Amino acid sequence: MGLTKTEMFTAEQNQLAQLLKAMAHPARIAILQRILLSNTCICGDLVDELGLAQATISQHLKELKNAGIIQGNIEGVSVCYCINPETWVLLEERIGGFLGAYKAPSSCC
Amino acid sequence: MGLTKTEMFTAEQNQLAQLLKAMAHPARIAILQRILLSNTCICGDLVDELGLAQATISQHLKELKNAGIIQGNIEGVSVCYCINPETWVLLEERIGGFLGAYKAPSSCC
DNA sequence: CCTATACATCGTATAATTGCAATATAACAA
DNA sequence: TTGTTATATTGCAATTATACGATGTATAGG
Repeated sequence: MGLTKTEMFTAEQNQLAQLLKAMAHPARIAILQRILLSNTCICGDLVDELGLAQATISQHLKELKNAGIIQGNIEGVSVCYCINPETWVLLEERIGGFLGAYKAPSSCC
Repeated sequence: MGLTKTEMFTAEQNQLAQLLKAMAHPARIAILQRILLSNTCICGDLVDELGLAQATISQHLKELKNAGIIQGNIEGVSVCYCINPETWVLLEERIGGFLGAYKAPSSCC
C-alpha cells in the first residue's frame, strides 16, 4: 500500500529507518558531502553545483531539515545550511551500534 | 517523476544511496537485527517473529538480497539467510567515511 | 515603489514503494 | 502420486517519492 506499518516496530527501528531514508538519495548525499566539505554553513551554491533544478534542491534540503540532519539559517537574502550536530552524533551512535553488532561467524551455511 | 537522476552523481554516491535505501525501512532493519542477533544463518522464523505477511517478508528479504547485504542458502525445504560479509565491510567503510567527515565547526551561523 | 535575487511552495506527471491475497514452485514425506 | 511445508512470484490498490515549471514570498538595492 506504500504505507509502512510503523506501529509494528520499535521507536528506535523507526527512527533509524527515517534517518537512513533521509540520506538514501544520491542528491542528498551530495548535498551533505558539500556541507561537510566546507565545514561550515553553505549558502545557495548548491543549485549551481548539482545539476538539478532549484525547486528540486529546495525539496531535498527540506527533507534533510525535516529529518533534523541539517538546519538552515536565514542570512540576508539567502539561506545558510549546516549540519545539526546533535542529530549527527545520534546518527553515528545508532548506525555504529547497528553495523557494529556484526561479528563474523566462525561457521555459516 | 519518481525517477532518480543517477547519471548526475558519482558511482560512490549512487552506491551508498542504494545501500542506505535498502536498509531504510523498519522491517528490513528488524530483519537485519534478527540475523545479527543469532550471528549465523536464520531460517524462516522471521515470518513468525515480525507481524507482517509472508509475502511481505519475502519481498523485504529480496530487496536486502538485491542490495547484496544478505545472502540466502537453500537448506532443504527452507532457506537460510545471513549477512554478506563483503558488503557489510564495504558498508561500514562507506558510512564511516561519510559520517566521519564531520568536524564540529568552531563557528557557525 | 519597482526590480532583482534567493528560496520556498504548489501543482502535476511519472515512477517507485509497501503490503497482501492468491497463486506458483520446490523439496520432502507418506 | 498426493499432500504438506516453506518460499517465491504475481497482480493489485494505496501511498509516497522524484523532478520540474510556475508561482509565491521575503529581503535588499535602486
